[in-house]
Amino acid sequence: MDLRLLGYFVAVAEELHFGRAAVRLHIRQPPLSRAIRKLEADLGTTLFDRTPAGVTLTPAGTVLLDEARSLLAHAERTRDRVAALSGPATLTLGLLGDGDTPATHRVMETFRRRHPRVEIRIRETDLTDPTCGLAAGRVDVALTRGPFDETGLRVTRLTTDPVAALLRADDPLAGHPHLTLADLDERQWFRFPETTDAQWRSYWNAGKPRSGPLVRAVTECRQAVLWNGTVGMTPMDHRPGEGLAMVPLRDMPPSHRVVACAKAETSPYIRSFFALTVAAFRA
Amino acid sequence: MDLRLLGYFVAVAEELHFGRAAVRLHIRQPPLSRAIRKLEADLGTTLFDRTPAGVTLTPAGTVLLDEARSLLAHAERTRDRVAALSGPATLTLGLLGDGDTPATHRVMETFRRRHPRVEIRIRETDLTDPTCGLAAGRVDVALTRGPFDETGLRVTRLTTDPVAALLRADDPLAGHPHLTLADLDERQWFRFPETTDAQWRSYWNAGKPRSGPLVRAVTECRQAVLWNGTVGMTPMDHRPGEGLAMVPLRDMPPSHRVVACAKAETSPYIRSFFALTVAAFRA
DNA sequence: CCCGCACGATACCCGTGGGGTATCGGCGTG
DNA sequence: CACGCCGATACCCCACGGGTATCGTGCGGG
Repeated sequence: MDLRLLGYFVAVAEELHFGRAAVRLHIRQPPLSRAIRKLEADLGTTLFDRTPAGVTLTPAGTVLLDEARSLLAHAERTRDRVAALSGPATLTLGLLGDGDTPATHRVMETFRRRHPRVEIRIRETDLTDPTCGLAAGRVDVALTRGPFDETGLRVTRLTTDPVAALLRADDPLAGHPHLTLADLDERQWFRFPETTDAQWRSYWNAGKPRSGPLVRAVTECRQAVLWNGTVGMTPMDHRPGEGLAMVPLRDMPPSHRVVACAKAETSPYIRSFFALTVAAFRA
Repeated sequence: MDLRLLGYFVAVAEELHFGRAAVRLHIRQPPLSRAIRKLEADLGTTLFDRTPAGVTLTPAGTVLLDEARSLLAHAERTRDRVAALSGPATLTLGLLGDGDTPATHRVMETFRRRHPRVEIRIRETDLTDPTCGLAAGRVDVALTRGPFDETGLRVTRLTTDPVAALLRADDPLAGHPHLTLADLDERQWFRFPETTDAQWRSYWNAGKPRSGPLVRAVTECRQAVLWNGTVGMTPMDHRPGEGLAMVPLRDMPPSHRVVACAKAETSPYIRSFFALTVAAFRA
């Protein structure tokens, strides 16, 4: 017997309407119908009478509703009791500054609900360390962007974003459907801070060192373009700000948002966070 | 939280050895390791200390062992209570006489364990009705063989068996790797009973009516060949008996063992039996 | 002392199942 | 009688659970 199916059953039993129950469960009606039928086959009893007038509980269904509620509560208690044992803990999360996306919020929300006793400490980093302190052991898990040296790390790609040139909206090149690096060769580029990671440096400098103004955070890019008249690269995972334009760069390989932790990581919290993050970005 | 994982956990906790627990659970060790790790991530706690000396429970694991046992028992009680409500029931199963295979036994064994309160009535039929009384509504579900008229029925193929000529072992044709219907044209064929189903009749008579001795059951085929010197067709899903030989017929399309029930069937028992059968034959 | 062995972890592959979208069917209603 | 509501069905696709092969490590024996 599957607790998930029991949860579905309770929803339908309370709504007495497959469509509404499906909405409550954030799934569609057909899978819900199948799930209930599967539960019925598993138990060997019909749980609902589907009359045209509406859905009603059979006697067996009425009994199961009670039992299911108590069983689900029992499971919840079990989870809480075991989780309580592990005592308070903290998880230090490294963000690359632009990690403040809706998906990131969803992950942290889900994680807090799953592990309420774990305190999440967030450490936002400037652009000098693509691993956000993970390589140095200063954070447990990092939500960041590639590419960087992955030796000793467990890294999973979350998204694949094309890379665009960041221009003023009134730039003559802003109207083009796409550009190449050569198109921007004469421009002054804003410059990312020095880093020890060769892959990162080479990728984001597009192969050659730049000499423009230094940007230490993602927001500074915007200022550099708007006020200093420079250009630069940015992953296309957000809207350009007011007065700015993003034009895809044909000859840049796409950039990946990734989640990373130490390869030898054993803490279940951190593994859990890792898994939840991967799941959240898939949905 | 997944009850399946809890069951795995209890097994490991009792054996304190992943390999042995895996044997007990009829799965292999690697999936079990992963399952436990997943449970640990889900709960946010390590449940076992894996020291080289052996596996021991952590404090959290000790608590969970208690809780898990009680939760699993609770689930079992729930299943029983709901199943008890539906009262005694019978499921009438039609068999085509040769339905007595190991796979058939497995299905009925699993079904009995799943639904102990359901009495299975078996109705073996002679060869006059390929649906074993299903079309006539005299059985709930049939384990039989195609082809037959499927209108109004839900039919699922279980196996695909080549069809062979059934000969005496000392027949001159018995040594051939395969035969055609034409090779047997001069022989006297044993004859199946008359049936109303045109598809069935045409298939098993290989297109033309026969005039040999009548066989009403599968076992009679053996006698007809051994003692009457006739030949006939049989699906290659069993060993030929002592003194007999089976030679594949090149120009007969294969025969399918199938499970069937009424298309409009609503009884969860019967749906469950149907599903279990399909699953059992896949494994 | 180092090789072999025991045992849990990891890597990788494949099939099933659970989720999705599109559509049906059957019954009430205007 | 046409339409609409609602659960069921058909079909697709990817994630996950389970499989085999292999690794890494710590311990014991020759």
